[in-house]
Amino acid sequence: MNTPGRDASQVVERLERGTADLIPREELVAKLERASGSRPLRVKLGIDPSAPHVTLGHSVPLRKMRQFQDLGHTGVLIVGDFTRRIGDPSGQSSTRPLMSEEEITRNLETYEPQLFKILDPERTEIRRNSEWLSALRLDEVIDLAAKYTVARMLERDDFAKRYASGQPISVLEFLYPLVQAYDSVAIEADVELGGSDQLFNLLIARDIQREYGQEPQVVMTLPLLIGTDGVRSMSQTVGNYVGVSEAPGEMYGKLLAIPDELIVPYFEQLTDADREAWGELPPRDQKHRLAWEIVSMYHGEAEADAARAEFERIHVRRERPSEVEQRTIDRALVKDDGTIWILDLLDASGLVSSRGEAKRLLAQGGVRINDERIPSPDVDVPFDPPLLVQVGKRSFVELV
RNA sequence: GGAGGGGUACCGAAGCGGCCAAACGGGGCGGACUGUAAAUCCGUUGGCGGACGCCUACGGGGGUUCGAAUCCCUCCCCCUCCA
Repeated sequence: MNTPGRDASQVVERLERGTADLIPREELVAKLERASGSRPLRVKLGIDPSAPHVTLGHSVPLRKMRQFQDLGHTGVLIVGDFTRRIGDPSGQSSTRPLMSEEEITRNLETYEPQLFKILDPERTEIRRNSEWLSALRLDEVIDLAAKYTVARMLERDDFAKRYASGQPISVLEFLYPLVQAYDSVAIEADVELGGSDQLFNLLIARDIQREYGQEPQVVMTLPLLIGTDGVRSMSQTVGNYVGVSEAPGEMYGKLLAIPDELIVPYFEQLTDADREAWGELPPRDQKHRLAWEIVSMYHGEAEADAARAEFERIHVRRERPSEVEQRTIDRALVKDDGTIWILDLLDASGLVSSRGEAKRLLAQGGVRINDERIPSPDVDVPFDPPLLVQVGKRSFVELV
């Protein structure tokens, strides 16, 4: 523990950076002081195993967790495998599909390497909440339910509004925050991280911990990251996301396409880059800088340089990519006169999902063979391999 | 337990006997433009057949009809109100 007592408030200042809420700040100072030299703090973060990617949105609390780890504290990731089975009350998306244990395990396997791009494996515990939740008996559940009141539940904005307007609120929805709070009890959390939308739930855990005779956790929330569309928060179901394990080129491209207003929040929430260094640049250059910075965090500087060069090549100079996938064409499609019908050719390229789509693309001028635009479906192309097939601006295949 | 509303393409939502492969919006895709894969504008958006055509499609099944997303029967599922 390299946190000498007198420095604790400075440490908090650093930890506080980029947070939405820190409640209560003094308790964090006290906990850090107490932790120094003895027991590391247990910092909790719930993760949802429902989608396969760890996104830049997730990276915000994960990076915060890493900051704690670098101070010697323990990150405890809670996989909501049990809670996943009872559904999520938080607002509109009332029905989320149930997931089997196997699916969760599978997602978790793909998750881990991604998580450890950010976290320190030495100081990370990954726990499934079914571990303690599936063991609870009904009397214990009732006991838990007895520790909170309906009036307090209704303090939550979402509940209050729905109650007032006669919208249904299921009892399950009241149970959910309690169960989540119980996770904090089970792992003896000192600090819990979460998105700012989780504030209410995280606060309930404080009361519940107190009821179970534990010192309440400090609640630290982080602003939700806006997705690449610039409108909604980043989510895999919406599709406005960038995954931390995406290919460098993909990542670079997606980041360069974000609306300009997102440049500053992305810099602040996703990178450690120094403000001074980029503040004066024109937006285009800032964005390149941002994209480079993030790609290099997850793939290294060499890959980031390469991604940048490739981007310039394809999108700025409109050249073909340096690596084009090759496909072997079925010789039977080549006719006696040595030509191939364009529809057969597109079919074989794998760039279209149906012949109907191929025809549409042709009609719209979206198809090029060896850089030459093909204007209609009534074209036979001399089969003289390799043929470079291009659909739209950025899909290429080389047929051999 | 009672009363009522509804299930339509990737999503939301019209249509309520032929003109419906199904309006409109979103999303997707293509084109133009651009520092950008942003914004904007234009186009397009079931499958198969190289054309006239065929097949699949409006919760499931059955029926009426020359003809059904549209009418009838039945089953399943959602929602609201009253108790």
